[in-house]
Amino acid sequence: MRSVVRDKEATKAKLLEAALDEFAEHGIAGARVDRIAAKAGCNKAMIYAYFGSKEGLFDELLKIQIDRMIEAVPITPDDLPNYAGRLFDSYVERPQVLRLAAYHRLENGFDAIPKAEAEAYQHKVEAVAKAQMEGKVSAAFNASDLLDLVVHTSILAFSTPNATRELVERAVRRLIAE
Amino acid sequence: MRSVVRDKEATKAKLLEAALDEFAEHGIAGARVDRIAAKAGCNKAMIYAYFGSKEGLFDELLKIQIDRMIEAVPITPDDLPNYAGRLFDSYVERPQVLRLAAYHRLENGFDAIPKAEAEAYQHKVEAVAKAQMEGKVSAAFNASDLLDLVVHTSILAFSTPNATRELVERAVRRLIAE
DNA sequence: TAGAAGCAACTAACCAGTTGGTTGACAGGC
DNA sequence: GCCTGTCAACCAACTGGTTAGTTGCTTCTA
Repeated sequence: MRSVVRDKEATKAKLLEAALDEFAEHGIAGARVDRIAAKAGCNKAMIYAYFGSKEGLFDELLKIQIDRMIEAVPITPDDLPNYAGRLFDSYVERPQVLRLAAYHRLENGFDAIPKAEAEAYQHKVEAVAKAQMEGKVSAAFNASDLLDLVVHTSILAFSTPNATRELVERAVRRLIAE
Repeated sequence: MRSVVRDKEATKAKLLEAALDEFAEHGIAGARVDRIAAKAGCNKAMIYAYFGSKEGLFDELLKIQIDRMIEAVPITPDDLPNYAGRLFDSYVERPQVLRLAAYHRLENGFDAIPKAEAEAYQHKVEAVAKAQMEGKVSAAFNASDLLDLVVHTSILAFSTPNATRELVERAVRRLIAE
């Protein structure tokens, strides 16, 4: 039988949910473990029991969120404008993930990219390269450059409050025009 | 007149230089006023005498850096690929400015954009619109959308370590292709 | 010599991380 | 059904180091 009051997995989930809001709003350095514990409705010591440290909590949180996004927004190499559009929508729907990743990038650089993300990236480059060889997508850029440009375009909302999905899709359509 | 040791402006300049490195590396929340003072070779109290607070120091620093960049990289509405390329180079040459702006955006959102930046943006939109009316640049996007896309493309190095000036210029060329 | 520039030392608050102990769930003996 | 030993889950209170910001005094220069 499953306990209701004392449930390790439920407590971890509550901490991760609270941490998502806190880290997305204040960054890693600006986040406060006391606020995370209070929002999760449990004691600060639980963070150290389950995640080791503030950084440990952030790392596990980022990994989970990135895995979720990779799964939720699969690449469609023969329809890159749509892929960029779906990425854009997912950032609008869950702005915390983009902010989490941005803070992580700023504070850790490109060297600390999570393994799952690097693997997914490699897989996507190969998918784009395959589509290019099959003539399904422009070969004006090599596969990794093209993927970088498409993904970068999808985070247009990071640069301007006037970004829309439509604008992102039109931009990508021009990138891959023959 | 020829004061060397006790020079208010020189002390402010040293503090601003030290603050640039510190804020760019650690962000606003992660920056430490003690480190800034130590690096500037003066006492922490000087920060409060000349800038009021840690945030006051950051705000003045950001304003100066943005003004400098606006002046150093003027827009050329009839050669947007080159404009994006020069922006890209300036970010590579002085990576701190981009990091400063990124941290500021993450922590303050779009509402806290410095006045000088907003004015320069408006001026650039008008310059692009004029070039479009004169037929010197594609009217496929409206002026502000186009400017947003060009500027966003120029910060490609924020998304990928593989960004080059050449790639940025080629991408912008495609955005404005007829 | 007045006033501006500069600083060592201080303060009060803050914050990540720890500790020592409590509570609740449950297995198994009776 | 009830007692009880065990252990995982949990937390209030604490610790020690850190941090932004202040003050009162000294030093330099016009």
